[in-house]
Amino acid sequence: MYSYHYPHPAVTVDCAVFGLDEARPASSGEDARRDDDRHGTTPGNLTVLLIQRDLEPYAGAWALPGGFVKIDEDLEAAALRELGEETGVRDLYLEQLGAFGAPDRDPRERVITVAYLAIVNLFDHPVAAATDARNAGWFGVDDLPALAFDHERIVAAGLEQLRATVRDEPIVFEFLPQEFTLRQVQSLYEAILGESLDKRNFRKKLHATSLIVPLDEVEMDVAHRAAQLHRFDRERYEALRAEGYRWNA
Amino acid sequence: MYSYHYPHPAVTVDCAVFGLDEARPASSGEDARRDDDRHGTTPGNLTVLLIQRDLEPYAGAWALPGGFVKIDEDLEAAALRELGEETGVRDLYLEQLGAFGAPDRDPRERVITVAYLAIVNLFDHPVAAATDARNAGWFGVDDLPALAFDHERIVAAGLEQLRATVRDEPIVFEFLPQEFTLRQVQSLYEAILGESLDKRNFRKKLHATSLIVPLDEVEMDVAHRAAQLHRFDRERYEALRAEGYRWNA
DNA sequence: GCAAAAGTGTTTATGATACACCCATGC
DNA sequence: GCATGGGTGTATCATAAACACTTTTGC
Repeated sequence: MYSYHYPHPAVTVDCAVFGLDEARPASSGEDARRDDDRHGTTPGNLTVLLIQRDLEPYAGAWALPGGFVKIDEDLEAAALRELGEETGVRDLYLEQLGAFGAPDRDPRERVITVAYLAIVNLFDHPVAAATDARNAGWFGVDDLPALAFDHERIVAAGLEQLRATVRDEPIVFEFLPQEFTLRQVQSLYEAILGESLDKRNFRKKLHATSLIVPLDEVEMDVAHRAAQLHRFDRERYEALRAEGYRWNA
Repeated sequence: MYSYHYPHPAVTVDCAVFGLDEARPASSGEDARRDDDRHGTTPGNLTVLLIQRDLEPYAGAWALPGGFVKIDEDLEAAALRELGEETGVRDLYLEQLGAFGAPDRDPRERVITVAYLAIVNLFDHPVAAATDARNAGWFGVDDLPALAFDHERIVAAGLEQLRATVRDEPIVFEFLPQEFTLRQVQSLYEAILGESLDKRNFRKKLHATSLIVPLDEVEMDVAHRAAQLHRFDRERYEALRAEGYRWNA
C-alpha cells in the first residue's frame, strides 16, 4: 500500500493512433458507384486504433489504448509502452494532445489522463496485432463505435490537432510507406482535411517544397498506367527546418 | 492518510499568465535614445506573472502561480482557483498548454503538472496584488529570473502557443482595455511576434475584419495628436466564429 | 514653429485558384 | 479499343508587401 497525506489522483496515458486505411490499389471494382463527377480521387480512409476492454469499467467496450503511468516513468515513455503492450505498434510519431481530467471521467477513482496523438503507417505496421488477450482493430474515424470514458472527446481533439498540424508540418509522410505515389499523398490530405483538392495545384505545391524526390520506379500491379514512386527527403527537411522553415501545404 | 494499491503521482496546475506592460503614454522622455530609425512604434513589453515561493523546495525562487489539484476539482477550475488565491487575478482567458511530467521535475515526489496559458489585461487587473503572504510581480519575458522546477520550459511553451494562437484567433484583445488605440494593438502584436509591422498594412488588415469599431473618443493626456479610441466587437466575433471564421492577422 | 505620433492609398509581387486535355497501361 | 487513372500548364484573382507624406496636438 502507498499512503499520502493528501488524496492523489491516478494518472494514465491514452493514445489516439491514426492510420490510413488505403483502398487497396488492385481491387478497382467493389462498390464503385458514384464515380461520375468525382474529381479523380480514390480516398483512403483515416482510421483510429482501438482496443476492446476486457476489464471493468466498460468491459467489452472499445477504447483508446493506454494505461497507468508508472511512478518513475516519463509520460511519453508510458504512452509508448502501453501502446506497444496493447497493440504491438512501435516506432511511431508521437505528440502530446493534452490532459483530460474531468472529475468524473472514470467511475473508479479520480483519473487524469494525458492524451497523445500518434501516427503510424499501415504499411510498416500492417493491421496491428494485439499482443495482449484483448481485441484490437482499426476503425474509420467517421464510423466509430461508442467509446469508453471520454475517449470520444480525445479522438475529436486528436483529429482537430491532426488537421491543424498538417497545415504547417509535413507529418503526413508518417502515414505513408517509404515509397509512395503522389496520388497517395493527395488522398491522405483529402482524408485528413475532409475536402477534395485540385490535382494539378496540389502537385505544384508538393514539388515546390523540394521535399519529395521522384524515384526510378513505378507502382506495380495496377490496372492502368503505373504511377511514379517518390520518397520524402527527410534530410533536406531537417536541414530546412533547422533554419526556420514553413511548410504550409 | 490516503492509501492506494499502486503509487500515485501528485497532480498540480501551473499558470503562465501573460500581460502587457504598456509604456505609460504620458512619460515620453525617459531613456528615449535609439529613436532615430524606429518605425514609429512604442513597444509595450510582454510580461509574465510570477510569485516568489516561501516554502521549500525552491523557497525564495520565482515560479509560476499554481498548486495541487483537489481530488474532485476540475483541472481548469483548479488553475483559476490557485491563480486567484496566489495573485488575486480573476476573470481571464485560459487555455490548456499541456502536461509536464518528467519524473524528476519535483524533488519531493512525482508531480505531474498541467500547465495553462492565461492572458490578462493590466488595465482591468492593474499590477496584480498578491492576496497571499508571498510576493508576486510581472517580469518581462526577455528578462526573467531563474525559475523553480521546469517552469522555464513551461513559459517557453506558453510563449510559443501564444504566438501560434495569435495568428488565427484575435485573442490579443484579452490583453487590452475595453477602449484602445490602434497603436496599442499594433504594439501588442509586435511584442508577441517579436517583429515590427507596417503601420498602414496592419491597420488595413484590422479594419478588414470589421471586428474593431471606432468610438467617438480620443485618448487623453498625450503630448501629441490624440489617437482615436476603438473597441473590439465581441458580439460580431462570436457570430462570425459560429459560422466558421478565420482571422489570420 | 517644432517635436511626436496619428492618419491615410497606390503600386507591385506573390501565392492561390480555376480549369481540360493527352498519355500509358491492362484487360 | 476502351476504361482507368497518371501526368501536365496557363490565365486569373486575391492577398501580402513595400513605400512617404500630411495632419493634429502640446509644448
